[in-house]
Amino acid sequence: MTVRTRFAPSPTGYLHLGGLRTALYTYLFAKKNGGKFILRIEDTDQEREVPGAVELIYKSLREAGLAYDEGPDVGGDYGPYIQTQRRDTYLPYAMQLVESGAAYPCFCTKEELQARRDAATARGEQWKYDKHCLSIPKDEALRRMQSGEPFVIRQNIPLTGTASFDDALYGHVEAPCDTLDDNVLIKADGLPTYNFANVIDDHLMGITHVMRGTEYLSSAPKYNLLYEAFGWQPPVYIHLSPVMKDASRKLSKRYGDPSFEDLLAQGYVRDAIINFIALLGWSPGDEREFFTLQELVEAFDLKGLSKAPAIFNTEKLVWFNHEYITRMPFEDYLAMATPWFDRVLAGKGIDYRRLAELMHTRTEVFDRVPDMVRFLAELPAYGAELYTHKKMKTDSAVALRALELARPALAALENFSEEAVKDLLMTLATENGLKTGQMMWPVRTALSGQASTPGGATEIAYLLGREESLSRIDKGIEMLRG
RNA sequence: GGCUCCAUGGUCAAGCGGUUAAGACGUCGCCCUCUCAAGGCGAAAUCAGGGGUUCGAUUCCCCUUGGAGCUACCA
Repeated sequence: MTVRTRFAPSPTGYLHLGGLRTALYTYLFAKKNGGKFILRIEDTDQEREVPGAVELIYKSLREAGLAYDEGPDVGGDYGPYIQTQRRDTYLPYAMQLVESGAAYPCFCTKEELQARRDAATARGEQWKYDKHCLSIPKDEALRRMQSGEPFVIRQNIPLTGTASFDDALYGHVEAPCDTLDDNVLIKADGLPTYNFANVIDDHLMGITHVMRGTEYLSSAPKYNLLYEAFGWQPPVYIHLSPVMKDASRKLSKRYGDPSFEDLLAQGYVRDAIINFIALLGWSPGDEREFFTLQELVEAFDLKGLSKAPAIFNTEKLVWFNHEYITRMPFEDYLAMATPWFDRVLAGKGIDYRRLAELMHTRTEVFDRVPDMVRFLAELPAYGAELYTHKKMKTDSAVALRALELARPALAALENFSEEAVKDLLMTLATENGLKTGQMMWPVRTALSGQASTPGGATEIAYLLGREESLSRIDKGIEMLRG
């Protein structure tokens, strides 16, 4: 039996990180087992559908590198892969259940139900559909359906006994039937609910393993009742614990939590996100932590899945991102960093190649780059206290002396190269009884106006060029004299 | 409220009856150093609580507590 898995998102917005992780695990499991990974769009709730969301899902999956073997935009033998395009396939199956008694038509309106529900909660009682329409004789019900009266079809859950299913991760899960409601299978608009569509489509599409969030864990026993009523073999279920923002909140856009697209836009690299997400709720069992997608495919094993929710920790993502950036070839880094340099340095004539060399190991997330290099475009306002640094053994007096020595020497320097500047400053320091830091700290401070910079005095002097460097040193001397 | 599920440091986690309870991020020291990074070395920090079972529980069972999910003509 070839393994077939599916990722089945609803087109209600961007692909959030929990969804991305589900897609990733689903993909990994299929590929690990030489199977097929399928994309199915679950758009049966027309009201919640967000325009463009389907395209966004395609885009995100493509960017994540999770290529699906079958899906709406790639085709396949089990299509269509969008549920609204399959709308006619569901009712006959539902009628089959009505015939066997596992389901029944219901003519109660939403308003009536809401009123009864409200009344029940007002009395402090539990509301559950009372099988009111189950008592309607079948021929009468059929007549009313054919006459055009609005109806839904409900699952007829037994009043006694238990319903259960087996999960590859959570084991045997069972629930008392009397706590289960007669869910709607087919809505008044003719479309199926998730409760029905997932069963029909998973079966029709030959899905062998269903991986999805734990929000379906407690309703899975009901789905199994459906499989039994049809006489179908249920798939292997693997429910996945959620990705959390903190101990009690799920990751969600509503609270400003980033989507996959957001992270990419912020300057996180794709492979770092995937690597990090993979390890959020899954462990390879050994101490490896760097994985390419292909390595994940090889290492993936259901045994490593965690049953407890995992908190999305940005610190670690940042670390992964920094590692991936540091390890990427320099030319790739330069290409990726250039647009970020441009945001603040465009037209300034800065040597991007040299700047990129300095920034390569210092870049954690690309969106932090502009702030790190902005001082090259314009000298920030700073105070004289910056010249005092205990460890460097400098204070205003030492700094002034260092700058006054450096200024004419730099002005007279023949070739204003980084190496030449360095040699000059070093010898200038020793000749005048200054420690290296006592020369370098003041110069770097004057050039940058910052306590820390990517690169030291000599690198910055080179990037700035002679004219700008001298001008900034003059400002420093002026400040220290004043 | 009912039902279902979960529980090892701040975070991700290994462990699957006997261990000095791995490792990583983060944090804090020290080294290196023209700042900051990077790099090297080191440190602190975890089995939610209570009962069992057992010669022996982080590990198995029960309860409590805490958290999550479901309880829609949403998925």
